[in-house]
Amino acid sequence: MSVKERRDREKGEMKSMILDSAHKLFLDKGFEEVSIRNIAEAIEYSPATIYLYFKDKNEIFHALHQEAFRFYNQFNAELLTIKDPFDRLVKMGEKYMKFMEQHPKYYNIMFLMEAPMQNDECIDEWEEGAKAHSFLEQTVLQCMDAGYLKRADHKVLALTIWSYMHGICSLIIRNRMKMYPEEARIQMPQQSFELFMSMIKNQ
Amino acid sequence: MSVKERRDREKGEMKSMILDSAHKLFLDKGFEEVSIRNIAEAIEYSPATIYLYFKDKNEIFHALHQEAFRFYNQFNAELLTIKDPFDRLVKMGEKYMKFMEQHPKYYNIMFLMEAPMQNDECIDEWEEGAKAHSFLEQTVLQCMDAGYLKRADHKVLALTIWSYMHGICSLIIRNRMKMYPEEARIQMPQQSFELFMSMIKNQ
DNA sequence: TTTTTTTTATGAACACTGTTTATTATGTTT
DNA sequence: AAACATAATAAACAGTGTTCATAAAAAAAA
Repeated sequence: MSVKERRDREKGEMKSMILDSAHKLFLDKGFEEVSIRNIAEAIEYSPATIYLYFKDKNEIFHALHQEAFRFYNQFNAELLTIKDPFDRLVKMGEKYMKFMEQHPKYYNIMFLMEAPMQNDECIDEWEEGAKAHSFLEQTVLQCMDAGYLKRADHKVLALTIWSYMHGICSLIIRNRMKMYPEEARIQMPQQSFELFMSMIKNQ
Repeated sequence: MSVKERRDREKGEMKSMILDSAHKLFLDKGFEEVSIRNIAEAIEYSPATIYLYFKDKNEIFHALHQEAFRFYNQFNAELLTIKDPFDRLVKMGEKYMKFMEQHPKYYNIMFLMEAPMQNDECIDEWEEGAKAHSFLEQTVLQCMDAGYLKRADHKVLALTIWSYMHGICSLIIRNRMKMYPEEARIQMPQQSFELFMSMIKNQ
């Protein structure tokens, strides 16, 4: 049985070798700009070999999608230390925007690209994403309990907050703020964020 | 001078012939799936000819982007007849979501695709988009004046509302609601919309 | 009207893309 | 050592956006 075990291990090593290369290339070229041939060249294998480990390019996208969420949760680790739920909620929003600004390629694959989410099977592999989301839901619930937020379905409010954050971030990342003068494109989202936070707050 | 005039007219006709074909193909295949060769075939010209009328594929994207905004403004024409500004605002949000549901390919090119917004020159050609946006801003201002909304910078609030609407729409269109069970993916956004509207409302 | 010039159209090529398949090389088991 | 199983690849398929030298058509000049 040890042969099969080694085989499996080697298979796994090869998979993560491909993924590592894909990941590196992806981060400085953007995903659509990385080709199977690029990845193959980087690991010094033929393009066809990649198809022995991944069904197609989307399966690689999908693996990187999961990795991006792991990275995101790591990026947000410090939030866990914030005791006050409303402080945490505000900081969460700020970090969400910072993440988008500092890691636009991750943001892109996580929320904007259509490729990695075409498959139907990927519900079960959504784990890390679900973790991040339920952390938001829990924080919202705690904010309600502490009287910071108006009473409402906490899951619905969490979705509302996420929607808002994602909306402003993707308008920025996708250059859809051209109706504002140059300077305003940075100021307006900040003012908007403050307004939004004040609106959801109790009183 | 009449020769040059005809020439210009013919050039314009050719351009809109290309655009019409591109548009038709685009609506039933999605943009990235339409190739220059497809368009060329449809108008019975060679692919190279297209490059005599458009610099590259992105310039075609950009023209269609403008067309999509014209269509959007037309789609929303009935809003102009709504006297009460808050009724209008609510209806505006509802129509925004309906537009996304009924015309996802338009929505995609208007707000989600990165291609048509890469150029820097396209600020001046943003016209139709700016029209739609200032209509929102005006409606928000009128809502404030009528006491429906809390006092705030109306432009900032308009951006906030748009961000929220765009956020929820693009989460739906990009299949990023997989953490919710199937049924909830339709209900939740609706509840969220109602919650959002109640939150921005005065009292 | 014929020649020259300008404009318009295209075939063919370039350098890519994702993916499949028949073939070869390697490793394992009998 | 022979038989089998697995892994890797070269080559091909069918496409992509884009460029460019060449050919056809139209307009201007002779």
